[in-house]
Amino acid sequence: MFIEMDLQSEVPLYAQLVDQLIEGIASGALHPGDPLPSVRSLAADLGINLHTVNKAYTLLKQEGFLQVHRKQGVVVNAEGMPGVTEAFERKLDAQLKTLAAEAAVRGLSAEAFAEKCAGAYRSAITGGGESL
Amino acid sequence: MFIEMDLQSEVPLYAQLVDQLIEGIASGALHPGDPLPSVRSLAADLGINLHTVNKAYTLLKQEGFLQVHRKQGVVVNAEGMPGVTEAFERKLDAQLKTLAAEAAVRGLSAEAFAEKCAGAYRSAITGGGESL
Amino acid sequence: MFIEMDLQSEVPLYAQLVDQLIEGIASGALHPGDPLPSVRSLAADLGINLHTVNKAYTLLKQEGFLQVHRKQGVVVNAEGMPGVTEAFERKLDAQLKTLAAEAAVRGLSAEAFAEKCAGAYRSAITGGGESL
Amino acid sequence: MFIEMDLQSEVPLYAQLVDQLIEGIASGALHPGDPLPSVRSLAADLGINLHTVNKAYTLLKQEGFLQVHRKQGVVVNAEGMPGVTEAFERKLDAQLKTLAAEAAVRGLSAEAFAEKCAGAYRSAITGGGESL
DNA sequence: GTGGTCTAGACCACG
DNA sequence: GTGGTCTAGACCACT
Repeated sequence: MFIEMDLQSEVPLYAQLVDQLIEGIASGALHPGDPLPSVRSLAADLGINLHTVNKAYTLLKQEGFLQVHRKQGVVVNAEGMPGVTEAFERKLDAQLKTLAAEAAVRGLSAEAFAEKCAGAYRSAITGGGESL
Repeated sequence: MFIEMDLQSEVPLYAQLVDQLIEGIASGALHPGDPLPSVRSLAADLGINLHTVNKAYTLLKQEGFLQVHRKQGVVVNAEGMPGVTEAFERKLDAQLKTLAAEAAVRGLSAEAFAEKCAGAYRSAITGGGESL
Repeated sequence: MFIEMDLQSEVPLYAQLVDQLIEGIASGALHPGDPLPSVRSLAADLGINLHTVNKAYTLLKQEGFLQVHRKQGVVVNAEGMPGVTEAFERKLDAQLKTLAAEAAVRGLSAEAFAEKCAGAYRSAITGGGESL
Repeated sequence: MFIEMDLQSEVPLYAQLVDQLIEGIASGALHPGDPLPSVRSLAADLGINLHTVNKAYTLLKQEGFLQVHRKQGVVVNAEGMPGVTEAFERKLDAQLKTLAAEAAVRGLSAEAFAEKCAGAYRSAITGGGESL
């Protein structure tokens, strides 16, 4: 399994799991229709509580990334991913602005910042950690 | 003052304050050496608790954005801003990767994402909300 | 057969089956005395478990919508449908109130809600999906 | 408090709470901006676990009915209620169709059904139990 | 004291 | 065995 939890991180475990599952879909490691591990087995694998996994799955279901299939359990939404919602756009803009401001203050040029962003996108869709 | 608190946001008040002060520096609204309002007066202006303002100032001092001046109180660090630290780079990479992954999954192209990023940087250094 | 199961729905399969059989009777696709497929064949047709079909049939028999005929197996109750029981009235009132409250809060007018309801009734007795 | 839990009901406790809070808003017992009891106190009042209350609040926050205000705790969304979303329309249509079909089969006329619906709406916006 | 998070253990409906 | 629900008790960040 390509998922790793950082117990020291200030990011909640369920949020880490949400992020990594989305990265898994972005990188092509998970395709629409693919089944995910059951909450119990994934919790056991990761060494965390099943409710924590459940919370991550529930959030992703509500956002439309996952579905509960009555026979196959939890699967990646087979009808495709949710589009760019207004809420996501707001979140993206707000976080990018905050990051960009700190980057600018610290002396990172517009070009360097743009390259960081491009690298992050490339890294996300290839699943690699390189070019970061 | 150009600072506004969003009491409904999920971002803690002290973090909002930190972000907005950094954005103020990035946009040129605040220059190195500029004095900041006292903890008391800013807290009163924003209608928030003393402790909250204090926590934001303390964090910014630790990071090197602010310093304590004998007579002027808290000022923007006159000796310049901290550079790109390893910790900042890690934070930037991690957050960008997470954002890029969700953007990609939602169907935002690499070009559209890059344009968002460039717009955020532009917006940060001009202080405008435009082109976001 | 006009029945379709939605494996992604949050409604249990047996409940979906119950609902669709009642809708079949309402629309006139099934008449009193009409034979239903055997548990085995229907389960095979729908690709679901025997137990699931059995549970739906059992519930409908208990409510009086179906009966067991010596030679034809399970048939739509030839002696007519059950009337408006107290239990049904309670269920109807409770669910309508909940739906109406959310509709009202979301800004749906009394007239628009009434039209929705009338459309649903029309749709139910004609078997169409129109005007919904 | 006007909220009552039915421990015998097949409807989950958190869902009962969600429904009753929406009914409270519909009836005018709760206005936009009004503060709600803390999860702890409401749980104590209702004799249920605070996580159950928390789940209801969280759902209502995600739907846009409630907000977390950093000073006042949980409040009814002061910027107004969410509108008629596609998801709500689907839910409404599906549930109304199922109810209408059973009502029709049981011999309830279109007029009687319409009157039930109108009564439910009236009851929801007045907060009364009458005319149901 | 507030909401948010995590863990733990249990029961149930479903298939 | 699956997800869903409920309870219980604990810690933490925030204000």
